[in-house]
Amino acid sequence: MEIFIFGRDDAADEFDRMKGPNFSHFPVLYNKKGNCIPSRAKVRSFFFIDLPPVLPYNFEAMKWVYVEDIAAYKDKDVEVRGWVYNKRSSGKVRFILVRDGTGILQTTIFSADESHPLFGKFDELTQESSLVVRGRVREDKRAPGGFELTVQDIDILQIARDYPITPKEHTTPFLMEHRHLWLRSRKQHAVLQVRAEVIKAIRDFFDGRGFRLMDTPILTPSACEGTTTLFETKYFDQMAYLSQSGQLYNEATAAAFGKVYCFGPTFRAEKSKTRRHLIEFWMVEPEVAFATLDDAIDLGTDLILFIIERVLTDCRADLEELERDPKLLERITKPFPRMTYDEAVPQLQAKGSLMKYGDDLGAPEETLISELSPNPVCITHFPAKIKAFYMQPDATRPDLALGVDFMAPESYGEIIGGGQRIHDLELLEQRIREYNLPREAYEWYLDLRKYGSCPHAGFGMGVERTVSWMCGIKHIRETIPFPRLLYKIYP
RNA sequence: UCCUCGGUAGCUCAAUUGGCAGAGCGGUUGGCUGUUAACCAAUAGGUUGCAGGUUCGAGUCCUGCCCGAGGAGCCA
Repeated sequence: MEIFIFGRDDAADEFDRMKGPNFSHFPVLYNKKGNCIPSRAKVRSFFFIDLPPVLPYNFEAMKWVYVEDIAAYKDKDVEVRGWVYNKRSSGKVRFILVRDGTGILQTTIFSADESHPLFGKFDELTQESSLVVRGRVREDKRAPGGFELTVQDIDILQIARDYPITPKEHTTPFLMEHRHLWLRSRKQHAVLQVRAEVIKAIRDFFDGRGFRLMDTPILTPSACEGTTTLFETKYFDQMAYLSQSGQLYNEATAAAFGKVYCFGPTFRAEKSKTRRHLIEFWMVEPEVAFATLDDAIDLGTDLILFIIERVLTDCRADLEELERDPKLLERITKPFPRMTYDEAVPQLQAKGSLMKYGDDLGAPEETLISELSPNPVCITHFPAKIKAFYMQPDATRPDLALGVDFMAPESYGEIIGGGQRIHDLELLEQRIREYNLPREAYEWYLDLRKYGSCPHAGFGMGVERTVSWMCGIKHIRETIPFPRLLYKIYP
């Protein structure tokens, strides 16, 4: 071991002048305790040692920064904590791509000395090993993202063995079996970043308009709408069902707070197996007292535009990662085209649909509708028979319900469904009889029509379908961290 | 639940008319002074989803089952 003592601050420059077969181009310096110190830090004296001791992990050594903030630390010495995304080598240069959850940073180790201790660490590292890297942030056009880190020191926290997801191709079933690890990959990361932003936008939209968040129960004593199949569970000595909608409870909270929304998971035990369905999905449901169908359509329109604007401004990099053309979202403007069911059916039949009047719109119809406009299309005034029992009938055509479905562009299907609710007590009682629903379970719901009943409206928006549309993702299962699919509940 | 397609190395896929089980990636070893899913060379790696049948011989043909994918119905 040789000891060099310098009385100046520019010790690293001195090292550069001493370049030779036994020295690295970027000197790695250690203090007397064996801790790494920045090569251009102000030092009064230091050791140079050929093989460094195993370094204690020292969180105080340098400033811990996240990759997304790296540009602010140009020419500074920093610490990055993360995982090995990939590594490459070419002769005397080694590259480690370090992923820290906020981004991926290229780090470089450069030395003429093959026995350089950092090369040994490099060789040891495997994909997804956890590590702490310290070094100097440099601007370099060759680096992805424009910045890279010249490594001065590496602490390996754990070597990952046989990480199943390689940088090459995999099939979706395989990746879904490894969903807990798949989340680390770039595309999945981008989709879930958009999801988080969509959820934030939804909450900001409603909170900013004076809506109150009202959490509705997940365990419910009976079906909300009585249409779809519910998950059953035991509730002590009686049966309970997982919520398929918070809407009925929302009508109660709307009468207490005026404007409300609930936002939570919903559960459908339908044996649906399509790219648009999840068994467990998240839905936001606003409800407004004294509002009509038109008010609900206006609210849904503004909500969609708010989400799009937020995604376009805050998720640019994610859309780019997903190769999503932002123009398809930028061109969305209000008002959205509106069409009644009566108007839609002949048009759809003319375009080749086999549906009959009175049928609900199926997947082929949703695609045909989405071809009508670059905007979402609002279909209203459905036959009451194919809609939920609480739908308010049209004043002049009682066989039609004042409901609305928002059909997203690009065949993303129905992202919003809602409308005006029945506020007349007698009519609601009649509907409950017609739909063979147990009246005793709905006594509280009928109370809302006894004590200060008023017209009111609302809708439900599916978060995952909205995220699919924003991202241009084909299958809804990638828009939630851990999708629950038909018969599949792992991981 | 129904219709269609599929299951071969850790992963992605080949395998002619039924005739020796193959490649790329990943792993390992070596090489390369700026790589962008780096590249080059070498090397290890197999109960062909399971059970049965036909045949001299089955990844390949037949029967049953299991698992997966896409679509339909239902919905957000």
